[in-house]
Amino acid sequence: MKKDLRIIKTQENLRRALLKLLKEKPLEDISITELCRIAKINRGTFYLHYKDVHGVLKDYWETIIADLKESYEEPYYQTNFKIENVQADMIKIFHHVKQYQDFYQIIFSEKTPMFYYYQLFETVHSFVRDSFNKSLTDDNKNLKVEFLISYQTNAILGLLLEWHKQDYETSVELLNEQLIYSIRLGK
Amino acid sequence: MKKDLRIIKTQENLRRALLKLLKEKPLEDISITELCRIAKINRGTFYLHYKDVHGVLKDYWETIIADLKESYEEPYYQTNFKIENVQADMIKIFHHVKQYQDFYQIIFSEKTPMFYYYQLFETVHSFVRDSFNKSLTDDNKNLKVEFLISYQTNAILGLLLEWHKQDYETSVELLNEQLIYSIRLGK
DNA sequence: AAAGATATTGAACACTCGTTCATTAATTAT
DNA sequence: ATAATTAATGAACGAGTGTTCAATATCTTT
Repeated sequence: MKKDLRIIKTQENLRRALLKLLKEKPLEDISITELCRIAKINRGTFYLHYKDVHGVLKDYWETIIADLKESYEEPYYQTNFKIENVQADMIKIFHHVKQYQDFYQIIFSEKTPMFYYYQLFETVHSFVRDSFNKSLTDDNKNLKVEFLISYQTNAILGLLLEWHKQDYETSVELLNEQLIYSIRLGK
Repeated sequence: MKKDLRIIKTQENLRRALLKLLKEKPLEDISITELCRIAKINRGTFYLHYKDVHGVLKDYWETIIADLKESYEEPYYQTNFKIENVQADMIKIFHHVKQYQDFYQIIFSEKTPMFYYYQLFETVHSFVRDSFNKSLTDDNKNLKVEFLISYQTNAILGLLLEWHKQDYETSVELLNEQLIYSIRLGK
């Protein structure tokens, strides 16, 4: 029981149209009517799938988050130093954001709802937790670990927002250095 | 040269109407037309002052931020321990958010634009910087201080978002304890 | 290949939006 | 108090919104 081809076609057309329009104008200026005109679908059909223009973006967002989770699973260079171990995986996040920079420029802009921030937070949070579980010995763990995890997640998200403000000029490597410095503080 | 009374009256009516409507329904469901009907002002007049419903909220937001800055200026209990010194002022933030809980519930909700978060960040950031300047001796300062300040700001904002998610159930005191614990990490 | 299921279409509806403009009303300055 | 200034009003506009419904087109199942 797979999805109806017509649905897939409609959604693909809408996503394509949105990405095309986003190169011309900000999200707020894109009307449903215009989006449907470009996508060559009826406006009524739009409402069968989405509530508003953001709905189409959220769909795309899900694939991006899925891609982030996937790239986290992949192996990456690991040093022997404990602190770096905990944090080595996090550079993947920076590479991911850099890769989808055009998208994150929208996600982090002032007019965009907090929704995306929260979802990214949850994702990064699960990464940090995972890293902790990998590198902590049992006697190393304590009740405050949960708290540390959140703390570090906030540090990462904060770095990303700062990066956004600087228009993604800092290199991924420097960003990662800053993060490692943060983590050393929170050792 | 003060502001025309009619302008003040119009803006007050709009703010009052918005606060009234916000008790009934979420911000997204409030149309300009309805807001004007409640405020008993012409819809055309609305556009002389604001661009959208969020504009009215932003106006109110400015007074709230001003109030936060004011309460930061007021004296507060100071301990003799350095770490607590740096952080003692920050409990004011928690009290402030608790005081305007109804408002922050909106500010931090998924559908609200990042705008408010960024402004709050800047404000808290200036507080943290100020605290550092107060409590750090000159030889204590180094190039990484700026970085520490941002780091701690992120910790505070992260705590606030966490607080929001838990519907502001945690007490201000416990929240402050958690913050002090964070800061001790980042000593 | 035909039948059944379901997605898309187009048209229509009342409504909101953002803007304009001449008219009226309220406020400020003289 | 009067004149000058400026804000608010009401009406109208073209466009977008969100929804409905019967008719049509497309896909899936047998």
